[in-house]
Amino acid sequence: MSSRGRPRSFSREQALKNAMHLFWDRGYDNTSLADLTRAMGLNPPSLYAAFGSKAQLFIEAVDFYGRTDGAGIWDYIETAPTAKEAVRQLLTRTAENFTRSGEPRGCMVVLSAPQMAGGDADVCDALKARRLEKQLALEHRFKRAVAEGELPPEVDCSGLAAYVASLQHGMSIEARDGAARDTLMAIGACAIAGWDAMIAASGRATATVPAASASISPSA
Amino acid sequence: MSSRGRPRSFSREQALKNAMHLFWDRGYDNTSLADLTRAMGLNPPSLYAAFGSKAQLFIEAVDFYGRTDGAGIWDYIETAPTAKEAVRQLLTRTAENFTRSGEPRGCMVVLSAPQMAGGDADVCDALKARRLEKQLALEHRFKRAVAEGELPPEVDCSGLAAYVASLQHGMSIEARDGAARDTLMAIGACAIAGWDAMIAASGRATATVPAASASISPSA
DNA sequence: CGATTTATGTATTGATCGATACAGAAAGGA
DNA sequence: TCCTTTCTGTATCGATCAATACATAAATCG
Repeated sequence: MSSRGRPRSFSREQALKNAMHLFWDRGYDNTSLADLTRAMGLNPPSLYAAFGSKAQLFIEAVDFYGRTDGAGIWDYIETAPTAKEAVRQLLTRTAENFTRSGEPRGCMVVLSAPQMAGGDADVCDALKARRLEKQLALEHRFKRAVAEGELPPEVDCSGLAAYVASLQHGMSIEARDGAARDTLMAIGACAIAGWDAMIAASGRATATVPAASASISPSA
Repeated sequence: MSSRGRPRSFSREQALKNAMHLFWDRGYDNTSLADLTRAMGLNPPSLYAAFGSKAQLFIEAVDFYGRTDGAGIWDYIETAPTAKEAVRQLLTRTAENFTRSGEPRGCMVVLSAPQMAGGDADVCDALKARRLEKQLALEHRFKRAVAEGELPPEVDCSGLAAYVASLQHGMSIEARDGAARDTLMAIGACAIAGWDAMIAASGRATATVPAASASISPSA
């Protein structure tokens, strides 16, 4: 559109990357504009001219995260040959991605603003939408697996997606709390080890957690 | 000690309860002292005299949460007759607790301040310690199950505890994002359905997520 | 009673928050 | 060249942040 006017003296991408790292590390609330302008190497008016507001900058930073550091986690859900392999890849890549040295641990989308009340509504909604989007992608993949005959038709694709998403979200907390890569890998290994049994049981008991098989009789 | 002086004109427990609800709903950063004094029905000097600071009030509120609304989730880990039943109870109670009407959804310990950088260090450390404490309680319970012969000695108790804790933490995100109780129950049902297979596989593959059994051959 | 101790209500503190006003600088268009 | 457009740096805006000074009220102790 307009190439008129004084040209921008900083790289928008680089500034966005720096902002993303800061938000990722500290969260939305704990990152101040003073922190941002310092890390991005520009003054407030330049920041507002380029990004609009702190909230809009954050949302752009989340998108940037999804295109860069957060990429590669969910990218193979559709291309993996089976649903089980898709989950295995997801959890393996998650374990690797969440424990890369020199970067904040865990997922920016999960950790940077989990509260839904009191904060900026646009920020919360943007993060929530991205979380649900991934969960829906899982459900979609599982439904495809049903259509392809990999999974039986009775399987509860929605519940299974919620299970995998929940586990993957929880790994962000684990990672932020200091879990080693091996620990995150062990978490993924558990899910994969139980996968076939989950599939076999799914659809028969979706709404209630069935009682444990009483190999040891309960209490009395 | 001292019954001298003008008596407190408010219920410390009630004020703490109100503060807890606010912190639980909005998180630490998004709750201001103005919010707190209004909800607690007292003036700033009374708050500071009774609780010390915002951070100390928060930590007391977290303890209060653990004694009240958060209680009942983890209380049966040790008393459940088997490890599997302990996990089933944990996840069932979690699903119920996280979706009670009239209360914030999800766990205060997970949601109210997950960031480890930039915020108040005491607050972050207190929450992290409470999370790890629960995970260690799980590991402890699993080790006991090994000693009692319920679980085989090769089982990776630490990895299994991380798996269950991760899933339970992720359920907080799901709940806050609006998941129904049935959905959370389905998540728990998945874990229970896969439990025996996880136990059977545990210890044989702890540090890596094994490749999916190629019932459908991968790619080429 | 008077002295001491503790809590309360009003008013306000300095710091920091996110966001701008303003003037000068650097580009293109005529 | 002069005008318009856009960005940059300085300085600062009003609002809100967590936290207190201060005087007064209400209790116990001697």
